[in-house]
Amino acid sequence: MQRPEILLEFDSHGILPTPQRLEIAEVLLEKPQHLSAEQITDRLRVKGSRVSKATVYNTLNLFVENGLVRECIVDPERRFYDSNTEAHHHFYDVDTGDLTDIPQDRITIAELPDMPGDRCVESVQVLIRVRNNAP
Amino acid sequence: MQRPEILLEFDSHGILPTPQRLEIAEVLLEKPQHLSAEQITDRLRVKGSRVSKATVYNTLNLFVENGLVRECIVDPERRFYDSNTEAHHHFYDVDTGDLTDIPQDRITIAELPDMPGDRCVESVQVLIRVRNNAP
DNA sequence: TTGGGTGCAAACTATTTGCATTCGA
DNA sequence: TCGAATGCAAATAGTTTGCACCCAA
Repeated sequence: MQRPEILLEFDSHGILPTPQRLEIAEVLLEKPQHLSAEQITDRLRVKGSRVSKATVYNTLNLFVENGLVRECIVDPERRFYDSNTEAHHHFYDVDTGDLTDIPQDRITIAELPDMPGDRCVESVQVLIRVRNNAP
Repeated sequence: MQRPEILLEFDSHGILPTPQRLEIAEVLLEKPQHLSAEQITDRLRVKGSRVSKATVYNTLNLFVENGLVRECIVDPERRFYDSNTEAHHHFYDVDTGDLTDIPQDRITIAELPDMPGDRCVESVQVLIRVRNNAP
């Protein structure tokens, strides 16, 4: 994703553009991917920009709150941020830590139980943990 | 679950019984439920037993490694330990933090994509996040 | 000038680890 | 007695927070 498109995204999600926010978004929104805060910080360092760690965290939280990216809870060690905001599912390779998208239409959930009370469904996520056959 | 049954469970999972392990198992395996390490520690304290925090963590890891309980990754803040080891899915109430079981047969996954390479499926978990209709 | 945004360091939380002590066969 | 289990405290890792500084409208 290029800078002008990112500015439009920011605008439509009510995010004020700042140089740091743009740099973080450029890294994460470049393509559909799943990155941790640390991976994003590392890529920023490689690109020569030195955004502070706190700003990376604060910015990612801001992006999540405003629906620009999604948080993936898959590993208790760290949070992943998913640049793909369309509904979809994941393969999680427990050996390598790789997280791979599964398009939503590849999995059909035949029957969904009703929720008691006044609850409503926020999201349905299917996580398929995979590992090596012969470790 | 009562002490004699727990001893059988320990035996069938290759876990050596010790007083602390039995106390932790009594709390967690009492019924199908999802508890964090902290909740378990609190309940032990209430019961008057003072197992150290490190032992609670070490013991829970041992239980997971030996397949006696299951780890639920649902919340980045803490791990939940699930005394129900049958395949099943979960509702997660994002407002209250409540985790509720969904029997496996209530959800049917029509089609499962193949995994590339020599990967094999370790588990398939469906997590349905729910929240209040009128916050 | 004024309210965000940023950066740094310190704080915090959940979990793990090192090591001396203790328990149980 | 000897190896395994335990407990404590310190270490660690990821994340958040407090506060001074800075910038743009």
